[in-house]
Amino acid sequence: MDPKYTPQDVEQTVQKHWLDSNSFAVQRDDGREKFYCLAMFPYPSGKLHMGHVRNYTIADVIARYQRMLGKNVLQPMGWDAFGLPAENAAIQNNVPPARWTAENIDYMRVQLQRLGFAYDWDREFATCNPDYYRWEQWFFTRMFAKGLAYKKQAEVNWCETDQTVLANEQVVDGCCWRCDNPVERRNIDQWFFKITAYADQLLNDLDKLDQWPEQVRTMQRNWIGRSEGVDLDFTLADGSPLSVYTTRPDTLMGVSYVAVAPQHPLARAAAETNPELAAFIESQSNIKVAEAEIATMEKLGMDTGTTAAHPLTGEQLPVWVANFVLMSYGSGAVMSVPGHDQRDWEFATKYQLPILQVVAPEGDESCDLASAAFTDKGVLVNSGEFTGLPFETAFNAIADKLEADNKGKRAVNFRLRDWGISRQRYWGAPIPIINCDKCGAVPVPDKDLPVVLPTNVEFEGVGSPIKKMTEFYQTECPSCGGSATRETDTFDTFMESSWYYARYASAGNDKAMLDSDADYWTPVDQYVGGIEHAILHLLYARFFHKLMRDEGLLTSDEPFIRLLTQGMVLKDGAKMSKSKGNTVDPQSLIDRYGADTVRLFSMFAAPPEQSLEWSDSGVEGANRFLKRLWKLVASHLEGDASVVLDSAALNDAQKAVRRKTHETIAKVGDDYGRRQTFNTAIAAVMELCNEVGKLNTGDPQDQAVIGEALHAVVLMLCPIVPHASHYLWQQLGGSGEVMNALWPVVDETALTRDSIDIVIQVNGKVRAKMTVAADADKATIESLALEQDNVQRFIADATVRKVIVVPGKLVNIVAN
RNA sequence: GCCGGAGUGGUGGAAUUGGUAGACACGCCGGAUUCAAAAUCCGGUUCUCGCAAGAGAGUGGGGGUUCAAGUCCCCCCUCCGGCACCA
Repeated sequence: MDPKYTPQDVEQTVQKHWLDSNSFAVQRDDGREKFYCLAMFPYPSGKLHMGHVRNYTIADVIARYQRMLGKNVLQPMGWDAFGLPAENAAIQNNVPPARWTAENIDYMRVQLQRLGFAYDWDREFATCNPDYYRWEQWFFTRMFAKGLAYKKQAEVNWCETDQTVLANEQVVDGCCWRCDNPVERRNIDQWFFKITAYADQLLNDLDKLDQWPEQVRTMQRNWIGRSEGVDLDFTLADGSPLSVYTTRPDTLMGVSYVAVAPQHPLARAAAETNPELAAFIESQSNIKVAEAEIATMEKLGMDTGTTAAHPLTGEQLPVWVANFVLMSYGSGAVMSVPGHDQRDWEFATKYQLPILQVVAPEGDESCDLASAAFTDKGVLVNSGEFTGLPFETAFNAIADKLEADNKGKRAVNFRLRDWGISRQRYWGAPIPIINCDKCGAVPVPDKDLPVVLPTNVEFEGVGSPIKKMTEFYQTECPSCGGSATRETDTFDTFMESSWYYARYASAGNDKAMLDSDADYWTPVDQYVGGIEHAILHLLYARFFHKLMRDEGLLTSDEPFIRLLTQGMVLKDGAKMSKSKGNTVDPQSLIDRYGADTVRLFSMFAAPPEQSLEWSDSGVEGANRFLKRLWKLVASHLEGDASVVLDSAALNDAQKAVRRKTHETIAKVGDDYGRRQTFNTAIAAVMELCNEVGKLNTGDPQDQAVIGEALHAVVLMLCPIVPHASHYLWQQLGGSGEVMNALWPVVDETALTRDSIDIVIQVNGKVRAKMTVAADADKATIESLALEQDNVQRFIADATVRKVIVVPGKLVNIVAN
């Protein structure tokens, strides 16, 4: 064997072999445990970046490891091909989005293959293909029939100059990114999925996801935001109710005003006779449609001049318009309790509205409403008949009273809003609806699906070209046959990514969205993707899975059993992204060092869930390790291959290496399988290699011990550096291909030790170390510890109060 | 602003259940090899004091619990992700 490591030759040969023999294509096999491993599919933006490399390497390591455990492993790959960047590229480079996308896919597919990922390429698809999105359109019409898809007005960012809707990303400092004119909010008709109908399930089923990171479950829980409170009505001058929702009915007697959103009907009505208020409301429309914008802007408000009667006291309270009240949450109106809500307190302080105390702290706690609101739960004061009640009792008493008076009722509320799936953009799947003046919104019949997105378009950049294409939108109503117009909005691209994992299992089926293979392969056993998808994508996919289940397409409740959220790849402290121009091109690294080095480095540099600050140094080190391993194997192969391991005849040094080998097998298996910390797995293999390299006792058994270790090393590294492992396995005379080999078995007898190193502390500080027999009892360890010279020095002038012995680890002597 | 994370040597990180802080690498320093360099190999490398043995300090900052805290609790700071039309 050539001791020189030449990755390009090795990798090319192995990759050709994998592609030619379709090595990773899999079929349903009821005789073996299945394992579905999936990494979030890429948006075909041009070329792979380091985030992709990291993401796909993590998944590939897991897939290959599971394969070594003997499972039937599916790992597919495809393209999340619709989206805004294709339109931007079309404007910039004057190339149609479809062509730009197809070319990117072709380039990136080659890059993925060059990284040696174990994909079943037979199942590949791109979501911009009508064969894919026709089923999404079909599914939408099913949801329409069930009333789970519906139309309502919703706000968008609108640029009057360009006459187009803008994505949040396209609004920079409140202005259009292209023409720099101020953006305004505008209400337009849009389609929604009723995700709120599944809010309870989406929340409760989080408890089943015990193999998801707790942080993701917490984020989803907070996003869904279930709260228990009361819907209650204030009464307007004309006797009509002004409805608000509160989670703190116990503070009801402390309400000093009511605040409504600028878009609230009451605000609009008041503005008709009040030009100043109209101007204020108008001024509040120049804020981008994003919660972060609304939450960080200066809190402003204006009195409408109208009043509303308190539901219990009848007191007339002023009604204000406040820009921080969200029309989309609750009823778009809130009761304000400045004494016990910090935001209300700030608003009241600013506009000199009364601040009343109705809750007092329990116990010794103090509160000063002159400096801040008191927001803890406590005992009611100044609350008439409710004074003296603690929170829980007060909540119920007031809720009961409101219900008895027909002024309100207990209600569960969710922060979660219905999912807006309309986009006023070109590069997406057309929404399969025909608008008829007589029949209203009529779904496109199954026989007319798919509604194909025209790809031969002139792309000017302002507005969607299909909105001007009469040949696209002029049609007949499927219901009455009259002339009608097609919906020209397209689906949110989250639609495609919400069910693709299931389609891989039934890829190529042109008769159905999913078939029984989808139920065989799903749920996905291991899902891997960026932490930035912790809420939206993962929540939508969970929702879609339940929709598909309820449509009878699948039987499981959740799409992803285990989730690994990889951290960002950062450079110069920022997420690597094209828009920031701080990307590192993995291709140059692959060309220089080979795919295995790039894979090894990206797994070694940081644990997968942590963000990884990119640095060019370190890649060299990964490459150096592979070179050393190459030499280690080559020099081993120069020795006598006929020596058979005789574990009973080993000297101490050989025993130590053999113990290390089996300890490492156990650790690396645990790191791959349970912990998913690939960096520590690699470090452990490196340690083993360092010890193997030093073993030289002159005894013939050295050769056998090293041989066993190197076999194990190659097997253990196979998931991470599959090309090098493939070659080294052949050289070592391993049977079959290493990718089909089974994970090495730990020899428990190799793990035994005669003696153990123990640390001795005095008052928690390490003062000595000693070696004791492995079977030494506590008393022996304690007395040996007390005899140590340096321990004596520290306890000579003191009294030993206590001795704590942690078997196998340490002794702590407490003395003073 | 709200929700969720992270912070450990010069750098990336390790310490898995509260039990030796700094594994494994990178970098740097010294040495071998070389005409020389690259590559490779050997040794050293948290900081301070010390020839050494050893001692003191030390995991963003401040407090606390414990025989023992990077790890648990409270407060604070900084950075990162998400906030519903970027994907």
